[in-house]
Amino acid sequence: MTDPTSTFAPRLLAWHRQCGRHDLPWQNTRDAYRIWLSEIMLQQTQVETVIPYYARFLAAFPDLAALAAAPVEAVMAQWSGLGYYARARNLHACARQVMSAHGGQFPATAEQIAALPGIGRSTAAAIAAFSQGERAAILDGNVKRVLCRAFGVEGFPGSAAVEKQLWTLAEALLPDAQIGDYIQAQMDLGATVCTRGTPKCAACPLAEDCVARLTDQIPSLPTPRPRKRPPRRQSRLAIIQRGSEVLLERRPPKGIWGGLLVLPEIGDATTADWLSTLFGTSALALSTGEVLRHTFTHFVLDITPEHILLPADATPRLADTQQWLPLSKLADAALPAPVRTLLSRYAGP
DNA sequence: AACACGTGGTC
DNA sequence: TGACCAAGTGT
Repeated sequence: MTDPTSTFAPRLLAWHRQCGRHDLPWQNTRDAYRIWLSEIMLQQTQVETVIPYYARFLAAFPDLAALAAAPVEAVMAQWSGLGYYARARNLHACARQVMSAHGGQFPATAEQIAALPGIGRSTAAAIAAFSQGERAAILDGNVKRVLCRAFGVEGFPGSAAVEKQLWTLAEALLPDAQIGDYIQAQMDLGATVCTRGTPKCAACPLAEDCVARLTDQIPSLPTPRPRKRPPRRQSRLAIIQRGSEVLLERRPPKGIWGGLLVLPEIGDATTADWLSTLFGTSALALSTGEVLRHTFTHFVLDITPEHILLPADATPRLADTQQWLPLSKLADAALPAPVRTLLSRYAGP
């Protein structure tokens, strides 16, 4: 039998020429800006989800200088709905840093790239490989799954010990040339053949000596994350409408939905008490809407919306973080997904 | 080292 | 409904 380590890259490259993805919107370019943007959007996010966001983002911010010059609120608005909003904040900070510290030119080496905000070891390697052809290994979810199965690596791949082992393996498997194609091949194989649920082993170039397949461990590799049941939380959110405007407040930069516009939260008070404390004005509490369950990675949030109509001439004093937003501007606002859902469901003429 | 950080999709 | 998690990084 041939040595699986030395034949790994050649097999992947040959497979990629025939069966890889070659026409994704961020491929066929060496423009570091476009490659970087795609890599950040694709962190923990699937290709199909990213495609429309990528097109819209590029239309709004065609190059790095345009992104750096934009207010962060505009960047958050473009990211609205994509999740993990620290990515957008870091993206903006990174653009400004490249302008100020690198003369507007994306740094060339993976090591320099990894020093920028929002870019870790794997993303830096991908950017350097695709834009410069640098010989650097990546280790994302796809690569971890392929390596764990092909080489029979046991243990949760996110744990420090297993991850260290996988980085070493990934480095050792790196071919001498065609690094960009090789990296793309790894990700394509993981995304289209060596999938989580039912891998298409008949179409896999590594099947011949895949340890998981040969030892019947496909269902158990990679080892799943040890998980606790996520806690349940609940929150009452106020949809306060005044004519064709709705009241929103800006979240602080850190924490959940950082930098986004959200609906004010009603604490434990009754809605009437909360309103009179806040506005000292009489308002018409319309109704309590249907509970909306929103599932995060680490907790589940049950949201009870309270729809409240304020008189059109009411001018309550707002907190610094609060603002009235015309309903006509919702489409371009930096809203998290459930807030967008609630507003489309309840706020209206 | 362990946890925070979104959303949408599959089974 | 619930479990699982996708082109991970920051703290």
